[in-house]
Amino acid sequence: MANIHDIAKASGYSVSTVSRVINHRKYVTDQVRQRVEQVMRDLDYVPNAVARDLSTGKTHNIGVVLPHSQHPYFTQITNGVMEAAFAAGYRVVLLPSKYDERVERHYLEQLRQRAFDAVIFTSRGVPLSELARDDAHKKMGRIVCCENPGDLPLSAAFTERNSTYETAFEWIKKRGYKRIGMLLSREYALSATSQAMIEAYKDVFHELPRPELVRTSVVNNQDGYDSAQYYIDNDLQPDFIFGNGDDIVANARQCYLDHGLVVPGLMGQEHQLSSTLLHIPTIDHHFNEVGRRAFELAVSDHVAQRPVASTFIDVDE
Amino acid sequence: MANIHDIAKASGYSVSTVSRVINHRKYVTDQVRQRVEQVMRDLDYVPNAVARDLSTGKTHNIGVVLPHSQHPYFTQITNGVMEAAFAAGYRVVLLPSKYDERVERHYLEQLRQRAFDAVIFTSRGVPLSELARDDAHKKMGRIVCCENPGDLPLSAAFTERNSTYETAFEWIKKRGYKRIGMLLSREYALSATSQAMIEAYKDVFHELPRPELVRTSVVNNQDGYDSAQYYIDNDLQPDFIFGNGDDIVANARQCYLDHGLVVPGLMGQEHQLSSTLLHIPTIDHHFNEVGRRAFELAVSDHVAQRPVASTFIDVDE
DNA sequence: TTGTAAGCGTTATCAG
DNA sequence: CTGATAACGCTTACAA
Repeated sequence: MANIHDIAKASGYSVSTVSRVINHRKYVTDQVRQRVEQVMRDLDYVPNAVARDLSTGKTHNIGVVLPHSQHPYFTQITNGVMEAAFAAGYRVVLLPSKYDERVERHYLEQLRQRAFDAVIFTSRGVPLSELARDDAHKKMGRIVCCENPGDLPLSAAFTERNSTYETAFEWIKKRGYKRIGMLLSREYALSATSQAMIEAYKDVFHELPRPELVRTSVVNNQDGYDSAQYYIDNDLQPDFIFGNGDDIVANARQCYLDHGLVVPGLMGQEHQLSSTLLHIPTIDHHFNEVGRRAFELAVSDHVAQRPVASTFIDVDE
Repeated sequence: MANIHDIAKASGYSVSTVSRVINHRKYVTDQVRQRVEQVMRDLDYVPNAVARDLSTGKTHNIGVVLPHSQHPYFTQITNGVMEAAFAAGYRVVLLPSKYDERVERHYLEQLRQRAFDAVIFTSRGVPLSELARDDAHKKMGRIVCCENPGDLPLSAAFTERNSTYETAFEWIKKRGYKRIGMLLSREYALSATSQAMIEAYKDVFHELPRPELVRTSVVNNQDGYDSAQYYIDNDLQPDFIFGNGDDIVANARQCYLDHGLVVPGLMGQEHQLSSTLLHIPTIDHHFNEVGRRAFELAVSDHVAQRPVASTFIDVDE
């Protein structure tokens, strides 16, 4: 494979001139440019991307850490990042983590090695303080997380859920529901989302949700079905189910239908197709937008926070 | 940021020795290794990944070209590639294309520039012959496609659908269905999948499918619902619907239910949760496995084909 | 076991 | 407008 020196030699010009031609710089006569381009074509030359990256100190790669790849939360954020990255001439590198902290630290290490210009944590196992600390050192590229980092000096793009959750619970309360089943992804202690949901519940109902009606580790559609099965088997009879995804709620509903039971009131999240089809209210967290914002922060020089307001979507009466 | 020379200087050893320590090579005294590692820690040194890539001529990056990111076909293949890549110490770079041939060629160009070690086309707009030609040149990394390339010298991992489709249509025929609605992603001319479905239909029924019952451009759940709506609005009354995805078929079913009409026989694809819940037969194309195989080919020196048998999944009677 | 020096292929600085 | 030459940071023959 020909390199820039071969082109210089064959064209009779210097490597600097060839480099200028490659990068469409000014200060090259049209004559010279034509000639050099001709030689590049003749020798079937293409510049080496890695050498450029080394020389410029940029890779144009953005790593996206993904605990898993099924939940719409992750796919939507990833899509948002990808769209913004594509538009800006950057690439997205997938970094599966399964919440394994050693793997996450491995990616931080790769960031320090300049394998990427930045890393976006869609979620994480390592403490936020650790991410903030490493970023502060500035020996590595930028780190962006997708949750509210509070006072930590850490870039973040995330949905502002609290007020929307309150709106949602007001909606539920107004309609007289009392026994609210809640389907959560992760435990209260581990998840900012779960915390936000439960805090909003407390603010609206002035009490804690009934522990027996709160299901955690509800991640996929089957879990949604199983949650309903659990309510039925244990005769818990929630009169309303607020789930962490439209499809999950839809599958819970299916369970009631399969048993010939009356379906409780329902509310989903994510604004998937099923909420529209079933005419149930939902919450759109605009994760796509979160992804776009996360990318902007990833390529920005400043540490900043970008909250994205989520939207409560009522049913058409 | 310290580099390998700084470490050499500070430790009193040469860069080659430092390099040996970094790469855990033999032929370094434990004493020396200890000392060098101490200095690396002291100076907070990490080797530069890009410099290594340039020196070794490998990036450990595998590009995956994705026309779009919603359909389970693409997400499953991508997941398969990602799992295999992770296990082998490679990274997956997302390359969105929207079937735009200029964008696809841009990625081929980046491959030639050695931005990736290989590129996997989950689907493509450019002719296969073009991919085969470029790969043959060997001036670039490997190219892998995810469909049967026939006689072309091109690496490929793909599902062997034909015999499974025949099994599926035999199943349908045996149960006496006559008016078969088919939901396809892309037109016959453009899609190997659509062709395989229709060929299998011909082989089993000894006639072409009724054109008015064949719907194309059915990609998402809403399209599934709309297809049923189309059948209803035009009074076409298929007695069976064979769709290109379980969820899509489930949404078609929902349309019939919403209209209070009797639901035709149903068969899905992809083996998603909905087929299990609705007790309808489906086909598992094992796209995850296709992704894994595609990765293996991407890092292999040889051009090879890896067909993956798809599976017809009957309902539990 | 350790060191020297030549790559790897660009970009960037500074003269001319 | 063009050209030397020094980075960029590491790997790897080849010597010693």
